[in-house]
Amino acid sequence: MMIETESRAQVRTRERHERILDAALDVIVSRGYQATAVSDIATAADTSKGGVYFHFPGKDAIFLALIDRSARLLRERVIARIGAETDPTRRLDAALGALVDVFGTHRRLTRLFLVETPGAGPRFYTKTLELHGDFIEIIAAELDAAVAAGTIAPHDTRLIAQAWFGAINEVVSQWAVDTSPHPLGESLPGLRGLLLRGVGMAVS
Amino acid sequence: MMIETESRAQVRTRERHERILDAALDVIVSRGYQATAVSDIATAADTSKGGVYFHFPGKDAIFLALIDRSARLLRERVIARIGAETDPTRRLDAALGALVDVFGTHRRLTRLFLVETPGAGPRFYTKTLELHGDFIEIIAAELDAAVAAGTIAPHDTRLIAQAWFGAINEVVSQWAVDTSPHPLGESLPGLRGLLLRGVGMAVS
Amino acid sequence: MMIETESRAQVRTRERHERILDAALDVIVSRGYQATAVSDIATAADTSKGGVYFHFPGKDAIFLALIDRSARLLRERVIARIGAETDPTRRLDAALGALVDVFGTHRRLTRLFLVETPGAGPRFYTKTLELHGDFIEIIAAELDAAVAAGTIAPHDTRLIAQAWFGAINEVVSQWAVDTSPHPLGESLPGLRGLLLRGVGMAVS
Amino acid sequence: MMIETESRAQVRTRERHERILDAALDVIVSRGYQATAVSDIATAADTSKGGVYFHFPGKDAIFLALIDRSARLLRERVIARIGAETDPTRRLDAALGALVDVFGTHRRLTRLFLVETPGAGPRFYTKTLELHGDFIEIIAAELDAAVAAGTIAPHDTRLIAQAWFGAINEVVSQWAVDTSPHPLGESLPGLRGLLLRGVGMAVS
DNA sequence: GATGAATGAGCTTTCATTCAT
DNA sequence: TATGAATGAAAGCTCATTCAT
Repeated sequence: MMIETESRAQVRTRERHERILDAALDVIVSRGYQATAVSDIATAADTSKGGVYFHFPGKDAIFLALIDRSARLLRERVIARIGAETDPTRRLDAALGALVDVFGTHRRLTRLFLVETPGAGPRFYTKTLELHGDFIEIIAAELDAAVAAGTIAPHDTRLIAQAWFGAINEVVSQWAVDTSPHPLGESLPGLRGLLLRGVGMAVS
Repeated sequence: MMIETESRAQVRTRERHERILDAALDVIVSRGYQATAVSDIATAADTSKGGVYFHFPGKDAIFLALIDRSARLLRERVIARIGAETDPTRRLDAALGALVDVFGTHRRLTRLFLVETPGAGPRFYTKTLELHGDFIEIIAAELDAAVAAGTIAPHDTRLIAQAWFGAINEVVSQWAVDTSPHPLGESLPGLRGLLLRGVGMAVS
Repeated sequence: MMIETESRAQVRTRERHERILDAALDVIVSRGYQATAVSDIATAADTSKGGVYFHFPGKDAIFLALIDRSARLLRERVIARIGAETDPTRRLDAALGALVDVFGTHRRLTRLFLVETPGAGPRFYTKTLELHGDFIEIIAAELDAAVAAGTIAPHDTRLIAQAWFGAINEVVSQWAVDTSPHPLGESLPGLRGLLLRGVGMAVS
Repeated sequence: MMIETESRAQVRTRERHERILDAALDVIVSRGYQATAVSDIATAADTSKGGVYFHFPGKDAIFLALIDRSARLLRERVIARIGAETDPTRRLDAALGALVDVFGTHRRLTRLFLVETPGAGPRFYTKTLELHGDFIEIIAAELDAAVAAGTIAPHDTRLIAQAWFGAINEVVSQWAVDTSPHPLGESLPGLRGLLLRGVGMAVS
């Protein structure tokens, strides 16, 4: 039953790992991926270049690990929010609100994978597609459920989900990049009206 | 009456200028901005590094000139398409179709400024906002006209335009990045239904 | 008897030649030789790079012509001043005053060949020796005359002339480089006392 | 009691630092500052460009560190020689001899800062003034002491020191640049006579 | 495990020089 | 004669990565 224990050393290793990713998030979000040197990350993580390379095979790997960790966190938050509802209609609505909300409350993570990732170069195109794809899947699943429940008419739910995600993405990205922004929440009602009505749901 | 003439030399200079931008488009679209060296552009333009630097003050300037030229072209095409209609309702519909269509028929330009520009680094964030802003303005103007004509109910047209653009952007970008894509046109009806219904228009 | 006439074209050529040297003096004195580009000279001379290369075979040649012209001018001024005296003792004194005076009233030329020339690189070492040598010869000649006239005791006049020139050079150079300098003339009495007494002359 | 120890690594770092400066001295003295590339220094130091840049922030910094080190060494030697005497008159005489001697026995260092530094460009003018100023101060201090002791009459000692330094500088520089020179020591008696007599001291 | 010195390929940019017009 | 577009050889500098300690 010692399954979940970790040795002292393992704990330290994992902590170092996390500390490096935290540092990488900081500097990459403020400078951009290309402009960030590995030594910047090392300094910010209070370690050395060699230390970074002990934990990660290279700069790309740090970035990939970082966006995976970030995407996972965002995804979990969104899924948790949706899971609180059971009725398909409300779940669909909740999904929309959850996305806007979660992105809005995690500005740096949002910027990381809505802005930095696509811009980090063609090497990461596939990753970008995957990341977006995950969220699109979440939306599509709710749309499918709503269709199955008869709440909305049949659609090409994959395409609709893509469009939803894109609409949210643009609004959120501009907000994330903008320097003097109003709260993102203000945009939710307008978006909600557009996207729900767009699939034929009545909007209160 | 010699107003519009150019000397032989001026013509050659302008041609070289264009040739460099054409070459830059080629290599930047296929490799990404950061991974593109000035010498790559020079080689592709069949000139030398020094030649490139004679025409442009630096790498950034090439990129900016390139995205300006590309954005202008796309914008003109879209505006021309919309201008063919006079009825506000049809213009709004036309705008949507025009965007999808123009982006779909200029894949490289689309990729350049929907994918490369945001990813070229924080230095270009402002430019990205501007570029997107231009197209959002176009959409917003048509939405405003439709509201004024009573075709659709009043909305926060700036936000709606942003969302429209984002929806189109995502669908188009995935298509632009995807390696084995179906024609983009197939996505239009679905998008059209979503976005027009979203603002309260009946969709045939 | 048409020996001294010049065709219109020759006049223009010579004027252009001079104009380029004037421009070169301007920019080299303010930026330094290495930091001066040929195109800087061309611009300052209100011509083109090709124009400059028509008149001079290369950048080095411009610099050499410039320091030759400058040195000649300074030398002529000094010689003229000395020539006004006939008594060997007064000539020696006049030489000293002339050097300080001429350098002091031609600050840019002075800087050019007391500061820029030695620093323009080993390529110009020989030239520097020559330039200094010319002035040292002038001094040595007057010293020799004074020795011959019995005004001063025999010395290694070449060495003394070198030292005189060096003393003047240092004082003048510091003055030429210094940003907020007193008039150079203030230094003359002190220098005069040192150098004349140094060769055994009584100083009033 | 471990105050003065250095770790093995620190020693190695300092040695590398010195090795780079040694190499820089070699190549700069033979080629001139501008004509020396960082990679030349790297090669001469048996390391790589990156290695050089690890120890110094840039080319200018190498040069500045080098002339500082060189000037310090020359200064120390001169001060040591003067310090061996106590009588003001003999100290003044010793200062003169020390300068000629030290410069004469460190030809490369002498060339570095009497010839290369002024010529390295306007960026280094201030440094040149400083370097010369240090030696001028040393001379001026001895002159002041001699004045205070009544050995010589009052003078503008700063100016006299400048002139002394200039005289020595010129003689030494010509010797340093000249390709087939006689020993510098031969020039000392002549200089000594000129400069000491110049301030009113009897010369044996 | 961690450090940081070292490597070296590669980048952007500059500029003396040439030459077709 | 004059122009300025073009060339191409450097140059200074950066940085991902390696590795002896």
